[in-house]
Amino acid sequence: MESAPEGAGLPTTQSPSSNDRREQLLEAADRVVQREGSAASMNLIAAEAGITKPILYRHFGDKGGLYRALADRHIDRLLARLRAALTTRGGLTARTRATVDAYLAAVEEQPQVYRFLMERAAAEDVAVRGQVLGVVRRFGDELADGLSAEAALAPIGETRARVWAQGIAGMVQAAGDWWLDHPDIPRGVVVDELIALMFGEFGLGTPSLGTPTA
Amino acid sequence: MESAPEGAGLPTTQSPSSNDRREQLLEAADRVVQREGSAASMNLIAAEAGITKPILYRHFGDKGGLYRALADRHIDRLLARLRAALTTRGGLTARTRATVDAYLAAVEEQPQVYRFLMERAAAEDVAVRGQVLGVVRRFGDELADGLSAEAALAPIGETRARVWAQGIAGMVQAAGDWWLDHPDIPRGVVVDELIALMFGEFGLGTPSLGTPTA
DNA sequence: CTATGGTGTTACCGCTGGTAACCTCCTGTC
DNA sequence: GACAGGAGGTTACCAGCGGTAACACCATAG
Repeated sequence: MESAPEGAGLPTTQSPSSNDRREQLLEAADRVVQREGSAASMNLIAAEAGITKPILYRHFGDKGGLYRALADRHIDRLLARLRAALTTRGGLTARTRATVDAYLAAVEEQPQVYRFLMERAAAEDVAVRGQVLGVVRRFGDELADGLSAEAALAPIGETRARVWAQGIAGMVQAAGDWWLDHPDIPRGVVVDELIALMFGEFGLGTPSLGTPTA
Repeated sequence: MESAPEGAGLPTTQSPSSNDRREQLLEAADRVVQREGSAASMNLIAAEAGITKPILYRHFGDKGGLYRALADRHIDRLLARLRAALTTRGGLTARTRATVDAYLAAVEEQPQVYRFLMERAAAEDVAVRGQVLGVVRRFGDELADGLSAEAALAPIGETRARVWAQGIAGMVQAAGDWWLDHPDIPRGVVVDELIALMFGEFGLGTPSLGTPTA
């Protein structure tokens, strides 16, 4: 517990050159992940950066730390895109569509990175798993909030919001995952089908469920 | 490529005692996974079975083979339970509810095993990932089929069925995943919320989407 | 008595994540 | 100018992993 004095999340104001080197190392790591996929190892990343292992460990503590920092970069960017899409002008459906599309677009652009984060990194480091799932969950959260505000529903319960957010996030994520193996299908089609699934077209005519207590 | 003469899936009619030993080894592996979680290694499994590594390798080829065999066992059982739930008497909603409940019940009973299959094994061996996702996808498939048959919809397109199945599967899986970290919530609540999400209550009053071409 | 085949072992390989010790050069201070 | 000191970097190592080769120990079959 005495190691890792500065976590990957806190933007500790350190010597500027150190932060620069950190960025360089992360970019090298990104290159390796993009090239080698799941076979990215600390040795390979160090070699790509033109240095040796111990430096990596000095900067990131351990492998999980590097993965976490790596995930942070991509997740920050992804979150920015999702937020931009979610605050588009338009109805709830249009905004949802834009957001789902933004997510799938990100997957499409960097499938290797996406796979790495989703499979390797998430399996290796619990925090990364939380981060990766968190981004999609947050998206689901905002979506559920928007729903309760716009769809003239009673404010949805806490548990319901959480479960729905997680469910929606998983839905989009799984569809994106599957889509990776079916690159012949255009992105727009997948988006359309997901939107159709979410907005009514699935259970149409079967509202035979007593609303649970809350 | 010259090794692994018999895959984990084909029930090769070998010497019967060999199959028995195989079952013994798998049970030992299960015990280790349940006890050690992600830290289960070939050495540990061999030790638990009272033997040494090479025997494991003679039986399963490599680590992926063992994982695959392990996944097969659990997935077969899970699939049986899901099928039973899906063929319950009752309307589509009730059957869907039973199936989701069966899935979450399985997760609840053996969270360690579930986590292992979902994270470790799926990340390590591509085939396992396909298997694990496959089980939930198959469930989504049957559900989508049932939908198109019962809900008086036009027979849904191939792509739509695939995307929906994957999406529904991911939804339930993600919710179950999240639920693992919130054991305070009763299973029934999660099931109810998921059913509510699937059947109409989400997009109520926002059918403002032109049905894509198909 | 010998061949064969399954069950089991010990001992090794290359590689991984991770660490300790050392070296070097640049900076600031008396 | 001399000297501490602290980055930045290296080599050399560790335990453990997945995986394999080689050998030993019975059996049963001819």
